[in-house]
Amino acid sequence: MVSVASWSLPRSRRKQPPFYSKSNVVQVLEQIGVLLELKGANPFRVRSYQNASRTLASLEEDLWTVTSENRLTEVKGIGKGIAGLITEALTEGTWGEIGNLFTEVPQGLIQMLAIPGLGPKRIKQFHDELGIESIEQLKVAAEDEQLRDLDRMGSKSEQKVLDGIELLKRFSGKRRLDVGLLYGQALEARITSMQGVHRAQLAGSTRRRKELIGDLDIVAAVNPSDVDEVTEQILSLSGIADVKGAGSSKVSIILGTEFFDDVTNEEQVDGGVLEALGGEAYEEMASNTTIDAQIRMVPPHVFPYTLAYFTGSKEHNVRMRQRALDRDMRLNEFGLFPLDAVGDLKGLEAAEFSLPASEESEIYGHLELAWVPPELREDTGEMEAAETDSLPSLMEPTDLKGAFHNHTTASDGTASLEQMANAAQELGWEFLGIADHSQILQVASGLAPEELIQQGESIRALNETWADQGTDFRLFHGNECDILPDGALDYSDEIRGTLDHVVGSVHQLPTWMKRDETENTEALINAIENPSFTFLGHPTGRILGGRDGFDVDLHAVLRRMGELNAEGQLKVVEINASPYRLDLDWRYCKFAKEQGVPISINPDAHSTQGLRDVWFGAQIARKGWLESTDILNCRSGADLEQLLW
DNA sequence: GCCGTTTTCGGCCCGACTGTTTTCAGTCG
Repeated sequence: MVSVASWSLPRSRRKQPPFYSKSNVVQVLEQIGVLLELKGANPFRVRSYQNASRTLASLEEDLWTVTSENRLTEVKGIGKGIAGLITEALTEGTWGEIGNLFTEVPQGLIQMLAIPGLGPKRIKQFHDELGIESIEQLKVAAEDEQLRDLDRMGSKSEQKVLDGIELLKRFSGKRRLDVGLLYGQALEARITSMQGVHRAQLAGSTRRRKELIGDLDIVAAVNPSDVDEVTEQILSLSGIADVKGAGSSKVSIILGTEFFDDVTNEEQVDGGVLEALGGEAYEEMASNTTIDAQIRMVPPHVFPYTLAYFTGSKEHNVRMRQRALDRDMRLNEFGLFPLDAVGDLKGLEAAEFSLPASEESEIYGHLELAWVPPELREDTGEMEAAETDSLPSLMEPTDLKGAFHNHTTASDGTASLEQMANAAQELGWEFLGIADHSQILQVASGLAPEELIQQGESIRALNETWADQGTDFRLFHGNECDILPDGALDYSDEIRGTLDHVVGSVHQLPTWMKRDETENTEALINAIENPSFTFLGHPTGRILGGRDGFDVDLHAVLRRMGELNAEGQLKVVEINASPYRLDLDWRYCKFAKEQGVPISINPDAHSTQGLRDVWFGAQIARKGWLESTDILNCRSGADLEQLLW
């Protein structure tokens, strides 16, 4: 994702090679792509930089190793040119000729890209012909009616620019998955119940369970003769803040918070989401949110193709299309067509020549692939797995039997030990891990050593009671121990030794944000190697839509954790299930699993309601290819007693 | 800029919608 704040080349914090980290390089390549677009470069050249950035981001090997061994061009998507650039950056600390782009292209042009409806071509046109370099100047020019005289511009386009600027102020950036699901599932339910709609389903990044969503895509099966009527019903939904467009196959709207004024409850929205969200999300939404939604209408027999197409991802679709082409077929949102049968027919007119499909699985079947769960459609190996029928059997939220990282009133939670334990039992769980904050975190009322000891005694007493009653439930006494900047853990070894588990977490973010990747990675590995350390809590400290996490080589960290597990120690990485965090990122889950690192889905609950956040963690675990056997908290309470007591 | 059992040039996924045009360019997904 490209951030729009302000762009400059990263400054190296090092005195010797490698001068930059992988995340530096990933970001620079991505930004070069955008800058080239704004200069009007060949679009395929632009894409090369973006592809290279993306491939590099998921490169598991150490970038500096690959670079110094001259193996960069072996990476698919990196050729002589970009390999040369990366090599120069890492060994010399400079970014060659192309680095000049960062000073040549005015920052304002980059910010204009965020205006809906404006792309690089128009922005370049405004800049070249009117000298416009900022959103403010663009606004003035539009108000002065200067834009309408440009080539292929007119008064409507000019107004669209003004609307776009206004929209940008109101609607900035991406929404979290929880918000997207709440709106998306409610919209899906309302459209499904409309007259003339055979079926409707939420597609897009929400269906793929991305942690952040741009807008909502709904695909609806509607007979052509009913399209006008359905369009009318959609446009008369309450809570529509604006209508962006309405054609014969697509309606584009902006939903405001009023959309929820008459969504009364569960029947409209997936119970899992609603339960997981509780009241807080509603409160937050009331204050800020709008969200774009597109509804695509297609005849019922085309529906599965359109659903698959608009579920994406773009990268997954490209692979699917290529696979069709390899079999002399064309795949698009209307069907799968043998090239010789369909001729020059386009769009819906070609649909009758399509191979039939009543469900998505048949499309994959036509291409000799197993059906790929939407969460996995990111072109991160799912095509190869679908080809060999080796897709994972993904875990389900209901597989969870407890969670390890939860707070009580002893630190900054709102529920007592007993209340949290009751809530866990009501969820049908067999255990609950308590991990209040450690003493150094005074802002969150971290526990003094004697308070921690006392908490342990209370927990043991409760456990005895349940054991006496024959209740299959127990509390594990842990602590969310601060990882200090040098990798030391809060409390003494002796105090930590009394605990069932230690969740090591970084909270002093400013210090870690200031340092480079190498230092942070070393400190984190230091902490993990501490014998009392068991869980790595929210590994990067990111807040979705709020702040990025600190730079760290998570592949290296997970590799080290894998080694320690191989030696018989228990080192677990957390998927922090709060929809504000979802950290560990799903992109690292498969790697963690391959390294033999157990994963724990932890709600980081600060209330009884917060326990339900595990639902979101489970979505991310699924997206990360995880099966229930990969998840520590899918094991039974009795098993875990053996492991932790 | 990358890639190659159609390899060193000529492709690179593809269609809808909008607003500008009178056949198409730009944007989006």
